Amino acid sequence: MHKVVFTGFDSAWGRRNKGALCHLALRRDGALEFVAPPDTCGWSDATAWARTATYERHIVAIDQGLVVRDATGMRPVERKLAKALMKDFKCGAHASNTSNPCYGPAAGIWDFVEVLEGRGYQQNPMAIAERAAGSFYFECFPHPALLGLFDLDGILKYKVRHRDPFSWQQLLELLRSLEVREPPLLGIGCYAAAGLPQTLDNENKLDAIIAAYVGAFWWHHGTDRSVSLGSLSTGYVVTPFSERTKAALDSVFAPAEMNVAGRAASARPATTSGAVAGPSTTSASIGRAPTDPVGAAGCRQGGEVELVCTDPGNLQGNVNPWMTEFEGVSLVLAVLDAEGEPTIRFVPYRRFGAEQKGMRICESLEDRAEWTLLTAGVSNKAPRIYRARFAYEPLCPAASVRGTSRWCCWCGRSAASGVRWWATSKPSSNSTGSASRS
DNA sequence: TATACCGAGGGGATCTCAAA
DNA sequence: TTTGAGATCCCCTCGGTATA
Repeated sequence: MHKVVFTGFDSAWGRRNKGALCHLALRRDGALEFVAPPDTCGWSDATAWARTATYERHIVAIDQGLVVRDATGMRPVERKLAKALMKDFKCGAHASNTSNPCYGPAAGIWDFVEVLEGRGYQQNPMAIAERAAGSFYFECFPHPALLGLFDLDGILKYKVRHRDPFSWQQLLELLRSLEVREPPLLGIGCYAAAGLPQTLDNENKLDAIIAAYVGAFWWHHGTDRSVSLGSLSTGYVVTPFSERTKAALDSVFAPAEMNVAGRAASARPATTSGAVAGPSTTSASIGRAPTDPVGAAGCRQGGEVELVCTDPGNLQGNVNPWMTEFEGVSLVLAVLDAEGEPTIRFVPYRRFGAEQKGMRICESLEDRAEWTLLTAGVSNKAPRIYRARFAYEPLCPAASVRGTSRWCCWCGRSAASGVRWWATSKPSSNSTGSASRS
């Protein structure tokens, strides 16, 4: 068991993108070592990890705002950080507000924070600087951290989207220099090797390493080399500083806005749709209509909706906001204003269905033929709109046993589940058969 | 004073390509 | 042939700064 473990989490903010986790352990000789290679992860992976982490003393540094209260605009700490560092260092901060889905009621960050809180982790940045006993988490930003750690003249444009290979190599070189800094980070040469490809995946992993090191740096040097800026009630950021960045920060932040002791309280914003906020709130449950019935056999019927078709192979939630579930169920549509009122089944993507908010047409030849007919010539720029009714059904057990979302048949659950409104347009002899639609 | 550009980050559309 | 992951491009928000 390691004495202290520092975890960096580059959350990638949204539900769609993947982030990365990195764990560094403090050795008896004061050096840091990697517990495991930095790893790509989504929100569900990160939250699952948070549920099972078993370190005696644990510091989690998160590259995302954790205290976000306002519906619009920047938080005070972001505005002041940009004011202090933009002019000389070209370093700004992304506006965090609850209008952004990254901080909305269904945002993954709240699930993650609620799991940490539930396991006794405290959001108390100064307790880390004072090396208090217990486990803690806090918010950090990589760009101001790099300015402070390496006394840079300006931010490094190492992000993949900048396509700046020079800055990327510069970052790798700086990170490798951590091997001889205080505290030394052993083994960094393996994960920041010269020539490491500049990809989004590697970028996330490096951000996670930076966040983990910021946590270790905060714990090791305390307020001598890092500072907690802002307010525990409106938002704060912990960042290492150089002499130059400290002078710039001092010119904007009042002494009362630095190193404020106490616990910050993250709060999931209330949803307007009546969903209950809390640890069990998931992306699938958010936005479900209050009157949406759930059948005794697991089938859930929806009402009449506008069906927007943009793709001959898939159905997209971004243009069909009534779609709320993308995993673990199939979606059955009855197209009311198409000839013969055809019914069509959609099944989840094998991966990333929730992130992409989409489902694909099932493998039944009949469903494919009907969907192809309905969507002939459509595209995102030329969508076609129908009236339809929908229902969610549990996936066929045979399909789930195989661990895929491959829809194999009408398995009989349909008739038992009470979804009968399409029965007239499907041959009844096939509706309970197992192979006739495969 | 108005405009353009900077930084942070996001998402959607489109394309390519490997795998099934 | 189809699927879906990944890359790329473009445009979005928001506040600060430089320049015309």
